[in-house]
Amino acid sequence: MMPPLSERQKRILLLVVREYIESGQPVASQALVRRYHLEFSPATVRNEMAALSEMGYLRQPHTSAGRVPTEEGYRFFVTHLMNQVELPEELQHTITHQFYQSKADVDEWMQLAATILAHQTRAVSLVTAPHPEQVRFKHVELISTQGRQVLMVLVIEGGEVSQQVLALSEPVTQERLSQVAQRLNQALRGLTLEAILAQPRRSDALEQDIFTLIVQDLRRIAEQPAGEVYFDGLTNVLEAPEFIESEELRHALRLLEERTLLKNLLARTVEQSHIGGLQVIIGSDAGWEELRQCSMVLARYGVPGMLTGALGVLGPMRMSYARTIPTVRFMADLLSNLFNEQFTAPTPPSQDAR
Amino acid sequence: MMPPLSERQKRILLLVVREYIESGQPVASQALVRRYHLEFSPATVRNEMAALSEMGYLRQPHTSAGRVPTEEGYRFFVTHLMNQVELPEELQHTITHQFYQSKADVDEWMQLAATILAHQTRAVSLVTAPHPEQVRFKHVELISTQGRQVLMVLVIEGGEVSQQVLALSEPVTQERLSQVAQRLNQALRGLTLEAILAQPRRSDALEQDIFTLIVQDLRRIAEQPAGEVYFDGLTNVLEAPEFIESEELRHALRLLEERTLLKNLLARTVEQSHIGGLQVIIGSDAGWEELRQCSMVLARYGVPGMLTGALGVLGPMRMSYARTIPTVRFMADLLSNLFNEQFTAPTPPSQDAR
DNA sequence: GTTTAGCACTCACAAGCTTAGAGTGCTAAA
DNA sequence: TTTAGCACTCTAAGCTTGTGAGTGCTAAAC
Repeated sequence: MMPPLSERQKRILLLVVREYIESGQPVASQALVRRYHLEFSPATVRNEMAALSEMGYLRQPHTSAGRVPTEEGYRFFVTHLMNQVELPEELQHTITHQFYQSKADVDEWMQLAATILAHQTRAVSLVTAPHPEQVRFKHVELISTQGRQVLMVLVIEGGEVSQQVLALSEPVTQERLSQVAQRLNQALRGLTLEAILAQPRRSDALEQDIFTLIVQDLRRIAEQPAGEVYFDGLTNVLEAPEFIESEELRHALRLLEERTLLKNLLARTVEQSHIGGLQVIIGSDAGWEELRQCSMVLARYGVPGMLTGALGVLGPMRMSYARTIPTVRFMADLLSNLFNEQFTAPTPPSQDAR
Repeated sequence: MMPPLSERQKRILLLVVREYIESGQPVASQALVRRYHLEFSPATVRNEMAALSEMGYLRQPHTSAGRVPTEEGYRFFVTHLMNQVELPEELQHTITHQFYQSKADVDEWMQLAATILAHQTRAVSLVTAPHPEQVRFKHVELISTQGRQVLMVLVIEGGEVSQQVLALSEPVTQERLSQVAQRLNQALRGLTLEAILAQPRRSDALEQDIFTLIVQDLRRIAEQPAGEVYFDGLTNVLEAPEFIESEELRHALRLLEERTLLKNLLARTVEQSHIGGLQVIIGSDAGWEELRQCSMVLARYGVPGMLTGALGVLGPMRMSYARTIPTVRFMADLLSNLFNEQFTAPTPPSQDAR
């Protein structure tokens, strides 16, 4: 439907998008020529700009103002115009270092990833904890706390831990609880939820009770679209003068409160892209009304077949894709590697129990 | 230093604060008289207002504008003028119900408390998970995950759980891990950090390694001023037109990112007030520069001698204290009761293992 | 002595007007 | 096909003015 862009048009579009991302002001033909020492005149630029507007890549806030990219303009920029660079080596090292220095704690990794992502991109970062692709029972522990209160710690393959306090109908000794836990551990270890459902009823009443609770909990975990969501960098976005103008960004931030919505959004990313793949959502691209005027850069990370999570950045449409995209990509790779090492590499030679 | 306020002055101050909290506009003498059918004239009100301004309870944004409460004005209002009401019974029931309906999961309780608090007060809510007053070892569990990777789950008295992934220097079987865990459990159960430090060195190398890690982890927990911080209601405050004006609120929100700062702030509340006690911080009351133009209503909850946490609300100085204070108080009591039941009541008759 | 009516005065705010300047679209010439 | 030139458009900032809300003060009333 669209005539292909000439090289010069591409070049101008590129410059307009870059310039606008940097300044936030509508871009004028003269300014472009002067700033980039173009070998043709403002008038020519204007003609090309008019053509680009015609094609829907640029628009004018009002007659006699400079040009601003449309959603389409940004998309074209991201997919065809931007030169994809890697994060500077030094920065890569610094970031990697921080992860290997922190203790091998998933929670801490997630927090760190969110913080770094937010800081590097100056936008709101989002990271979901990795979620197993299929829930498998690993271990259960029952700890009597007080009277009839029992703490149940349920571990699933992949390392996710769920804890829950139960109130039994009558007090039970720790020995008895340990016994029950041991029997269940032997019977269920490594089984998927389906396999567990196929198990026979327990003869022991307490064991059966716990069994039921385990099933409930596993089901709950399996149904969740993603793990815990971490985010950071709210202030980045609150500080932007942009924020005041754009009513919209505020709407988008509401997503952060609605954890369920957020999880769904991120879960979709997981579905739609492969590990290492990157997804750029510009504006209300995909039916998320909340995202008008905003963009997200998302990536999936994890260990294929084992567990996956998503991470990314939410910011104004006018964000620096050139900085954001490599950062998100690098971070996804980094986390993928970390989890790979943790769960599949048999004996990495570097680390130690400190 | 200050002459005591006459009854009429108190009355006028009360009305000005109420009115301003409601409208956000400077309060005029005429408007007061008309709206509350005062039995004296605007001129009289003006005289009294002038006196109150003199004393530092009110101020004028500019000559010939109505009056606005100063920080002192709010403080006087909160401590002497406000009639302390309880939350409506019905609301109390509704809220209580929600808690008893959710499963007895600390994480879920905290989340719920934050959500309800934010919703009821239309401000940003803050809740810290309860933190033990003294750290006592309860239980350790070692679960082999993959190769040399071991998941350590550490439970301390009071129910807090800390999990951590360790990389051992060589692979170890699950049986061996269970053995070690069992020995440590027997030796350390119920001991405080000090008592554990007085323990002799383990002869078994692996056991000693784990022992060291446990000590490290306990120390980390003991040093933390408070448990995990939950919050909710960001959008409440983003939506207020107030927010745009007040640069300050934005600053205050930065606290939410700086979890450490936030924890300290909340920890101070824990120190300074007894359980059930309430603390109202108005403006830069207490040296927290970030809180200019903001107020916090905080309360401590918990089980005396066992564990405590803090919870409360952060909002613009011009918040509805009459609504906020009872809500925070009620919520603190509710959580206190919940944890009391969970950890001390031997056999509450109501609940069941479902 | 206290209260209040009356009035002059102050100030913010909105509306209307003007000007400056940035930037365009178009046309005609190169 | 490119570009110089020019008329035209639109915004933003500054200025003036009018309006109304609200005060402080004074002198009279209670």
